[in-house]
Amino acid sequence: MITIKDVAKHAGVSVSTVSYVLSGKRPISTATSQRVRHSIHELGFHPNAGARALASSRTNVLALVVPLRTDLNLPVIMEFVASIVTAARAHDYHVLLLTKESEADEVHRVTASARADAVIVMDVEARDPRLPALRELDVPVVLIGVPADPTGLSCVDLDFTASGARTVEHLAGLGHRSVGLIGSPPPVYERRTGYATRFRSGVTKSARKRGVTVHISPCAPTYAALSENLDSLLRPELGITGLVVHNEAVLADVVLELRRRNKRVPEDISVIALCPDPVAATQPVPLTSIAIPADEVGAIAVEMLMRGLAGEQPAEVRLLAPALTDRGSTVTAPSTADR
Amino acid sequence: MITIKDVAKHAGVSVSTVSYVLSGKRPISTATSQRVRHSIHELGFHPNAGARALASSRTNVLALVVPLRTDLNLPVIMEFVASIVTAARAHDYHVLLLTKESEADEVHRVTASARADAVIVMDVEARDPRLPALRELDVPVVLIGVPADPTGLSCVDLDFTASGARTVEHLAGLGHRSVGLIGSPPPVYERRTGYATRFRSGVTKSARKRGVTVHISPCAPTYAALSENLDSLLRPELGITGLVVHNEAVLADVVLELRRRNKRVPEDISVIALCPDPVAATQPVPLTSIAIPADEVGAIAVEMLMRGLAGEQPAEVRLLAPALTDRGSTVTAPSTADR
DNA sequence: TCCTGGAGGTGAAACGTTTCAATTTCTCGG
DNA sequence: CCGAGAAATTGAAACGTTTCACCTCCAGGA
Repeated sequence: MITIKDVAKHAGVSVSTVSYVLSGKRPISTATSQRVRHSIHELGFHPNAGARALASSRTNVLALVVPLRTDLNLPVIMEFVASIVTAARAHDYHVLLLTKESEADEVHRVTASARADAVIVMDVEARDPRLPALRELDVPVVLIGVPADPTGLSCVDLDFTASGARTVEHLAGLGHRSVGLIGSPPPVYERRTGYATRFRSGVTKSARKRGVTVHISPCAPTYAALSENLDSLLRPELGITGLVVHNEAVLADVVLELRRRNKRVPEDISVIALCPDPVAATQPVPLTSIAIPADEVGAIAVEMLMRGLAGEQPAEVRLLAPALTDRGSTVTAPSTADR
Repeated sequence: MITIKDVAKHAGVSVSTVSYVLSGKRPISTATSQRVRHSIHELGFHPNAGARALASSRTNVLALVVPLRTDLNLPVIMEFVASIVTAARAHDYHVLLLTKESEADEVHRVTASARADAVIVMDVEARDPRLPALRELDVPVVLIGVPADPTGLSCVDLDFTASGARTVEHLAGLGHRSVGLIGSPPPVYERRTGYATRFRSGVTKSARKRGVTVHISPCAPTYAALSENLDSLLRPELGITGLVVHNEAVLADVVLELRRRNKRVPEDISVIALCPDPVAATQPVPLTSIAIPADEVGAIAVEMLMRGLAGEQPAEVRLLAPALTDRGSTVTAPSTADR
């Protein structure tokens, strides 16, 4: 194995000089610097991560707690993970994968043994039992999602309340007076995973303000459940002309089922979804949607951690403003006469 | 921070004794051992991972290369990842997440800098460009999936050839004489990702042997593509009475579409799938299927690595025999008269 | 009785970096 | 041409483990 000593010898400088060339923490003359870099390259030197961690008490690793329950919204999770890994790499950080299922103190062990410098936790619930333990950690922590009481913790997420409001405003602006919300599965509301509830409250609040009637219908992630939901939402007496879908698992089926029932999108019914852009764009009918900006969230989470590691970043809750993309699945509401 | 020295002092023994208690590499009297353990617990000692790695040249970390392309079969990937993390934890190993997208030499950097002791690579293609680099690594490597030329590399995967054959034999055994295969998306065959091709060849070979006609129809992961596929497969002149589905993205839609076309499963047409058990079981009609045994594959992969790290495990290709679960979606073929 | 060998324990030398403090080498104003 | 300070470089002390080599006991075979 080839060490920093070998490099120093090869370049005719001291070990510390090589170290400073690598870290840039001290000015080094360009001549020396080039000679050293050349030697590094020539010898194929890779600094030993363990030794580095020991000497500098920095591992350049961040721990990522991922919910690996398969029932969950995989594509979104994957996007988050991908964006986090990418953002981390951009800061020369690696990602250690922890699963939510491992015992609660796994995160503690990982930081206590100096395996990671910081922690990102995905899929936090409103009153997540891990919260107290996370507050105890002496490393920076960023949550993706916002718990009921975020004091002392940094969080980043889409602003679901604003997103809910935005969907209704969009439809109201097009003249829709009665809309349906196909929501997350009931257990998600019960777990009070925060985001589902917040989205819903954004929807209802905005509906009240705009004088729109809204029919809320949580929906299990199965074809049968969806079918029932639509049965009930499409009863003519409700006069629903617009549909808000916050349930990725059944999103594809919604479009299929509407078609099956001879409801054309958007001529007969407008549909707007909350989901990642790629998903909205690849539906049989491209859907107007509010994006779940996984990339941005991941990048921001990493950014916050880096600031936390550097100077002192006070705990902060960052809510991202919703961005609506019109893909033509929402149009002016059919006039009452048409119905 | 609390170190092994503190523990030693607290327990009234030497540092090396504490280390031996922890590692069990030397006999220690139960009295001493208990005293030390007690001190460890009392002080909340967690050995510093970096120092450990440096002294022992073991990181207790394995690198996992995951394809994070969202187009891919997410649930399966997630299951693999979950099972690998679990298996790794059982061996006191942690998992460092690398994405396939990062440059090819990322794996090399990670091992060269002693960040990981071993590597698992998921989603290897038949002639994967990373293969030569992987062979060069001086750490144990296990591939999930089997490339065209696996010499020098350990691999583990479901036996797709046998699986393909098994589906046909199952249907043939029930009297079906003409079956359709809804295959992976065309690009998957073109990339020659191995498994798709092997499954198909298992199907055709077995079909020939059993005198069954098989109509192969690769299918893009969209509703439209599936619809066309079924249009063509269900032409009455083909007389297809059984369907093999090796395409998870459209699996749900297959069942829906058959229903829409008034083909009952299994009365009018038998359906058998290749997919993870949970997926097969949660379809509108539970499907007879051959499982993709993610758990087992993950556990075996980790097992192989551990043996590689310990003594010398020669490179080995492990193909798992297919397990078929009958969930009632396949029945005796309707007699010719019925059609 | 002596010797052998294993069990139980210890001190100190690695392991490969970073970084502090000290030293040498420059640059430039007076 | 000197001296002061800045710039560049260096030596050596950490960092917290593991593990080798050594030491002391004590049991039991000859």
